[in-house]
Amino acid sequence: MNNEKSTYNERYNDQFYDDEKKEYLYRYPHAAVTADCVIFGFDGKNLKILLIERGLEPYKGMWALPGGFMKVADPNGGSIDLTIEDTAKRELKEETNLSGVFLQQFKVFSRFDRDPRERVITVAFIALIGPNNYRKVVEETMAGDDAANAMWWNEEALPPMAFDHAEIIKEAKEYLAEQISIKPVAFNLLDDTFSMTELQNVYEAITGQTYDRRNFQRKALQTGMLDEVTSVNCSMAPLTASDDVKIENICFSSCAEPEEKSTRISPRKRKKFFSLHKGPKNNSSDDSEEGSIKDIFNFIK
Amino acid sequence: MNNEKSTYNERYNDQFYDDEKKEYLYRYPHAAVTADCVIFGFDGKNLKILLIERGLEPYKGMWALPGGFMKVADPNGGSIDLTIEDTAKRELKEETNLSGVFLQQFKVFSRFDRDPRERVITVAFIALIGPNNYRKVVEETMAGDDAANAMWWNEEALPPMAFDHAEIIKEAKEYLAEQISIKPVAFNLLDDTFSMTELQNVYEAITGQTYDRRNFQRKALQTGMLDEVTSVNCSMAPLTASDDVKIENICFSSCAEPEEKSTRISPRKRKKFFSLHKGPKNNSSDDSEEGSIKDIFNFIK
DNA sequence: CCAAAAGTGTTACCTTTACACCCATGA
DNA sequence: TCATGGGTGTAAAGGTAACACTTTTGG
Repeated sequence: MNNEKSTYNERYNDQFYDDEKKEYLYRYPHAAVTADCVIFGFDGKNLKILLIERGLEPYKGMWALPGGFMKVADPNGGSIDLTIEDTAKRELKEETNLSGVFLQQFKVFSRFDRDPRERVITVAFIALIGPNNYRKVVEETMAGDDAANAMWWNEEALPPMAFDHAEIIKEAKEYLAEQISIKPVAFNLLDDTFSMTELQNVYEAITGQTYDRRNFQRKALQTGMLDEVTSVNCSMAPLTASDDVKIENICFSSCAEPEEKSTRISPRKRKKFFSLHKGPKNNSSDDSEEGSIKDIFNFIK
Repeated sequence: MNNEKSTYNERYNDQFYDDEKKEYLYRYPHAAVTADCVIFGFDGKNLKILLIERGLEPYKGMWALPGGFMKVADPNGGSIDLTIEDTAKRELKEETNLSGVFLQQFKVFSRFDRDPRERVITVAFIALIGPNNYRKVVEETMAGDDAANAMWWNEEALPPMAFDHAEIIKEAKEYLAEQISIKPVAFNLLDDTFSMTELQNVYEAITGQTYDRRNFQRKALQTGMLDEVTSVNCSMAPLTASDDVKIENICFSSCAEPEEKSTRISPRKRKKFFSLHKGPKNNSSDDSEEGSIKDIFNFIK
């Protein structure tokens, strides 16, 4: 790394690495940067938030958001985070073993005294996880050695939180409620295939309102974003948190022709399932934020 | 400042100040943190963006967003930024001499190579400025010695930008368009008193749509957020960018009684002006983000 | 067999859209 | 006096909200 002091800007200085001391030197103080994730999980009925029990001071024993420091640079060739999104993805993966999850930054929290150690600013993210992955996380955290240092909490009854994490969660919920009313973000809290009731439960859990079942369904279908899916040989029970059955690949789905009335085939009426409509290959040179859905979805009022 | 190495967390270290070298030491590399402001101004007709011509490398001579480094800490007792919002406010004040302006962070830009000097992440803000303040800034930047290193640009025809600032502006416009459709943010681009046409111009400039004059007015009034204002002795011309007349305190306004038809008083019809309705003392223990308006305003579709 | 969930359609009301005429102002 | 901007109302079309009965499913 460059070791000669350039002065592009009076207020500004490159970083230097002191090989002897193994320390990084700056002429001006620098804040540490972290990413914290408010991970929302949906069990089919209720919204949950994943929290970590802190094993170290400060706030040892209290609960906190999954998060960690941005890997800024490393003269020794270690891996770095190319963006703060990388930091968030890494932390999410560490705690849930999931990738390809909807992840979105929503606000920077930067109060000077928010961390007692040094100046730390954090970029707060929301992550959204559907029922299948929700259950996977439950199983894995149960199985782990250091049992239950990660845990899903009911979003309405959280424990006392470390740092300013209670405030971050409050704003995350507000952000989610805002986004869900203008974008089709809700589908990230569902599996590929879902019932109308599940979709409605997501909306009701997040907005705190209740909707008429029939009006909700009509409006959801009007958006044209849903495909009906005919489930074969499947009596899938409504998902409950206590279900410890592994449900994998027991629902084989195929798109029904819009014109073809499913009543012709089925001897009895079945519970309907839906999937998100795949638009006409929307490869619009985006950064491909994996798993995210960005079309406009001005839903319900 | 504490000079003994505490190890709350294996991955983490306090900062140390080396008195001899006048440098700050960290065991892990730290990014610099900046705030950049996309300052939108409205001249009564069109949206403008305030840019700064860079006098220093890198990108010397190119145009950039007003912005600067967060003052993180100072063992010598210098002033610090308590939050990143403070940083943004300071930069805004430096460039416009304005305070009490609507200011809102909307995204962190953190690509590892976005600054050629060292790792810098920036918290991007939007700021919104009404016609009166817009003109004040025009006058002051004209008058300044280092003439025209700050300049309003038409938002549709910007010059080549330094760093990743073109991308930041693009996202700022998208954010503004989103916000204006769900919150009463538009009023921050107007003066205390404004005509319906001005309000409509703001919406049309930001959304890129056009609206029927009469339907727009009905919907704006339906929100109940507007008070009609009777302007006295005032033939205020529509504001144009070329106006170099100082318009200050020539419009004395008072709230009209909702029941009292203004036709009784006025001998001739006058152009109507409006102001934002003052709700019933909404002192809800907020941080009083000066000048911001946060009620819901689900406007126009 | 019963209770709870889910499938379906109609009507009254409200909102939105589209559109035309008149008056005021200033060139 | 002419062109432009701005004030105002109405009617048709479309969307929303409220509501009940039947079938299916699971215990």
